[in-house]
Amino acid sequence: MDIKPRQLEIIEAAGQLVTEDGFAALTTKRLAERMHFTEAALYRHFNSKEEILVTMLHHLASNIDERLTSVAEAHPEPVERVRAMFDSQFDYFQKNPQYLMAIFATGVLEASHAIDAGIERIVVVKRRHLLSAIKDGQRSGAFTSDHPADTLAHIIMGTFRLHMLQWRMSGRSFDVRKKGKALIVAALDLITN
Amino acid sequence: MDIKPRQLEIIEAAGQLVTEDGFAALTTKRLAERMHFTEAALYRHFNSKEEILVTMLHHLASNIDERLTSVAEAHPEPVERVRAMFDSQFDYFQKNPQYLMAIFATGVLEASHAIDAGIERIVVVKRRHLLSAIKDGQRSGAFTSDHPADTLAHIIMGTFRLHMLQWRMSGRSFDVRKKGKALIVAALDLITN
DNA sequence: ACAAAGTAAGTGAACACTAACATACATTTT
DNA sequence: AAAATGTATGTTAGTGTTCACTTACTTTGT
Repeated sequence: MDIKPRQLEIIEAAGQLVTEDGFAALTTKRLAERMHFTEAALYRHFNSKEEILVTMLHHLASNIDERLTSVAEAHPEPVERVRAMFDSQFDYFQKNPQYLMAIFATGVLEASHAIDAGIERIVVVKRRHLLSAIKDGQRSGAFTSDHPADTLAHIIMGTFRLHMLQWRMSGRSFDVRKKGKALIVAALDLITN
Repeated sequence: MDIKPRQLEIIEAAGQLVTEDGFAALTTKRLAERMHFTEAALYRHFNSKEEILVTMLHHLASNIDERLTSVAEAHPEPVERVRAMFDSQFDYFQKNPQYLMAIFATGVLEASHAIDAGIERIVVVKRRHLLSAIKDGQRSGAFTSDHPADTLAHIIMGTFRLHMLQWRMSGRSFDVRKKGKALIVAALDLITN
């Protein structure tokens, strides 16, 4: 599934609308306005509104997977790897805040099964990378083995997600990277031997 | 702001619809159907759809505040108090899953300022109780003082929220209380001296 | 008799989406 | 070199459906 340049522009505009004003703000009318063309032109690039969202989520999942894979390769040491993974995430969302919606869309939306599946896929990708790093860290003795890797991963992910939520709710008014790094360092400190 | 019995029935039905099928499923038509009366009858009890949601959030915030206050009074010891607070939360949402929406609504909705404010109020109430318990625990030496109370509260809240999200996404297919207790115990263990 | 709580039948606005047609530009045919 | 054709990408002007909400009237219980 390759995404054409014009499609990417539309996807980014759609993400902007959702991130700025909520999901209800993503209408074909407003999306067309933001693209400076008519509603009908949208349908030259996508078959439906749903397809726009599904394509966005697919694009985002692939992007995150690639990025986390390359970060993992660059940082063999588990504690440092987790730190670098989240740093990469903060950096990405700072530069592409329009994709923040994908983090929070879960749980309330249920607009369609395809959209739910797209959101789920992003969660799964992230958990896979994090869990792998934590298991490595437990084997090497860097992380505590007092609790299952699942549990540690859950605590770290929960910390990350709440941080992103607070950033979004504050109108992205603080330095997500700086504050996020501090939080992840604190959480890592708690689970480090 | 007192809520009449019939209003409470409507609020609960509205919460059910959102929790079952997402926010888009909350329409006046479907809500009236669930109440076994017509759309017009809704407007005998509320002035608008927004008012239904705002009243629900207000009700929920008051409820949570009362409950956490009484739990806090019953458990003077900080570690045990935090444990009991979350146990009370798990119990409540197990019995009233229709209010799960209020946990996840944040961040994507932005349907109106009044609704956002209602959601924010719930978050604030919870944080106030948790932060107070953690500060007590730091003073008594039960919790680590290696990190600020804010940070510890953030990690616990994030863990809780992600747990509730997973419960909801799984279709509430596991015992939220049992698994939740285990998670909170693990998180508390990490921040305990 | 009166107020509370219901109904039937609608309102205009907003929604996602479509049909028919226009333009720009690259490629192919003559 | 000029004309014809094809394809991508737009426009205008709609479609039917669903939305939250309203008006006028009716029933029910005290």
